[in-house]
Amino acid sequence: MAVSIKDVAQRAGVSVATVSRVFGNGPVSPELRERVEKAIAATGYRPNLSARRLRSQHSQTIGLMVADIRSPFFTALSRVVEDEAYRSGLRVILCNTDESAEREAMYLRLMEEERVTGLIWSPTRGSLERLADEDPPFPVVLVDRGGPVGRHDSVVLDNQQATATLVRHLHTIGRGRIVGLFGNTSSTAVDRHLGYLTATAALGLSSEAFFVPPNAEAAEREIVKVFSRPDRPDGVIASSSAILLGVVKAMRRLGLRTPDDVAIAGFDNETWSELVGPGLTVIEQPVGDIGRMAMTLLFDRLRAPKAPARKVMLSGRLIVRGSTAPVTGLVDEPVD
Amino acid sequence: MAVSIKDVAQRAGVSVATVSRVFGNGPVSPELRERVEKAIAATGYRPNLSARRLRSQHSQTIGLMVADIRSPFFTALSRVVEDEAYRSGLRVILCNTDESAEREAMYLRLMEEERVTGLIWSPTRGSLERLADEDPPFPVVLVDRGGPVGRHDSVVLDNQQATATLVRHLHTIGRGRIVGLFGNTSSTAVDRHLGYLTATAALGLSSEAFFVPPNAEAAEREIVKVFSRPDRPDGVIASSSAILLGVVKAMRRLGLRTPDDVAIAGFDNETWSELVGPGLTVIEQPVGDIGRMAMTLLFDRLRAPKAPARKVMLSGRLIVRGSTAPVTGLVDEPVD
DNA sequence: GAAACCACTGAAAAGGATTACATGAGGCTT
DNA sequence: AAGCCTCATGTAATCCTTTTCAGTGGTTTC
Repeated sequence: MAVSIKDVAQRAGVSVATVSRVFGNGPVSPELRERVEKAIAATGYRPNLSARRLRSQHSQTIGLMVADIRSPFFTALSRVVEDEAYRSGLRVILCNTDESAEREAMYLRLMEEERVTGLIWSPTRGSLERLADEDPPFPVVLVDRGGPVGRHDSVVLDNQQATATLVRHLHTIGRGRIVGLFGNTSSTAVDRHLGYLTATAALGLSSEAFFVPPNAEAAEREIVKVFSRPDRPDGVIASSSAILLGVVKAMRRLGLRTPDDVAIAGFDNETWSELVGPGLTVIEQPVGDIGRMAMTLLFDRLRAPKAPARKVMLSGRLIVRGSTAPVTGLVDEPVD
Repeated sequence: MAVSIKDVAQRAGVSVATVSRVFGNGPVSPELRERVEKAIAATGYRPNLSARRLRSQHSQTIGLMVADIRSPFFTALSRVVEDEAYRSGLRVILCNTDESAEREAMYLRLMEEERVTGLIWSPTRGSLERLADEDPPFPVVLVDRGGPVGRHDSVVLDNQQATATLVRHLHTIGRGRIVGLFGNTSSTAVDRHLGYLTATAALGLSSEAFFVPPNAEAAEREIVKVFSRPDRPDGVIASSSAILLGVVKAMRRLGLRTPDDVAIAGFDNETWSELVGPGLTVIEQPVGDIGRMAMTLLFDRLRAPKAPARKVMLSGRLIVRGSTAPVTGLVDEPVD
């Protein structure tokens, strides 16, 4: 049996309440405090967090639920969230849903059993809709995937704006037939699609959008199919880094040169983005800010449960690289 | 106040013990079981995991402690470990140490307070040595960084063998001045360095090794320095994917062509490895197997606490790509 | 027909902390 | 000197389960 607070109390010649107060910064005389601390050191006592949580009715735990931690955006997000959480004395329970509504439901139940104080969640489209009907018994902050309105706090990239920026950039370097390739599971892709449609329409460009499973292989297949048709597009916008990688692979396979034959651009700046092909033009997400803002929203919510929901939109940053370099001699507009 | 087992019992007209048995698959008559299940559904009861853990003295939780979840190897590892854990009804506590011994110690204390049933840990070199002196009060499985002997179970790549394979491969394509670039924090790098020394010696090659902080920037700086000297090496081996990226960046900056001027190779196969430059030659680690084996070792250990420690070594797979293609006209040995 | 056994069930203890409440000792005010 | 705070401390209740133990009623065994 491990050493409990009783053993420490006995050894220090005080009551268990006093030992507890030493941990909780309650009022304890310097003399007793020292005796207790000595006893703790001597016994190697470690407070039992389960007991503490049970009694104090405070789990000191939050949930983080994403599609797949291996997706670079979520990797970075989780790192930020964990850092912030530990700094505030909170534990994090990480869940990978693989975009499955069933697993989301299962993990939601788990969160309830853990009595989490809050959840940071990037839900699938289905769950996002269902979330409008019934609330979990803890505050939820949506992240990355915000949905239309908001009974819940959310923090997302300004996806429409960001995608429009990409479209306008491709137009600037003289591309007129720009196709969009979007993931078929997230609401993010819906917003990005909308931005794509709006921007192409505003510029008087044709538009053609494809929705694929959000992985490189599916994207590659789709692009190979699209570019095997007689009149090829001259630009591609990809709605995630995985999809963008698939596009690059497809270009290699088809023997098309970037940016000469096709200019390509997408989302998420990774360590390798500048080293793939001629360098990839991307929208960089402020993932650090997104994660910290999510935590801030959660803390605010805990303080004011009834306050109206807030939706925070952050803007991305366009990083221009070789994959959208202007083709010399073909373009005479100035590049901004 | 949330609904407790008492409320369910009351509503179903049974004792709390019976409700508990419904969850624990104890002996309950079909009739009562149904009444209890109805009451659970009606009340929306969720068992309180803190209370359960306190009473049953079983945390159903394991720890996973790595340097940085953003490092691709650890990202993949964490995904495997989480999957395996949830499949067995275990929670995972993830900790990022940033290679700091101080944070390792802090998180070890946290693990004790959580009463984890075990820890999967990729320790810094310092902690690895200290681990020889005193044991945490739970089983530890070392992963990726195994250390020399073993009071603890461990599962690692055969790093010496893998690095030797890289050296021999570079030699096969006609490279004779191969430098090695290794991280300066992990024991992994030590093993890889040893493999590098052994293999170059066996082939009668000169050797020159550098130890750098395990990030792309530091690696880039070091390589730029080394390659600015009069007689350039013609091959580089990097001991991690981050370092390898730094090498690629350095080559760009120096205007050196790969593989013509310098052949480069390293560790860890990522989604983007084939798309960076001419494609990167790497040793692929069986990260899925490593993670699953770590869990297996942990479960075995829980069953047999006194059994002798096991050290499992898995072998990597060489993936040859453009960064080590033979230079035409310069080499006449056959490529294997 | 008594004994042994079985399958269920409930009452109550236990697990390890926090915390409401009671107590007692000093120090102040009046 | 009585009354009243304040501060430090201890006692005991409480958080919500699981689990032990002791039935209960019914069936099988000898």
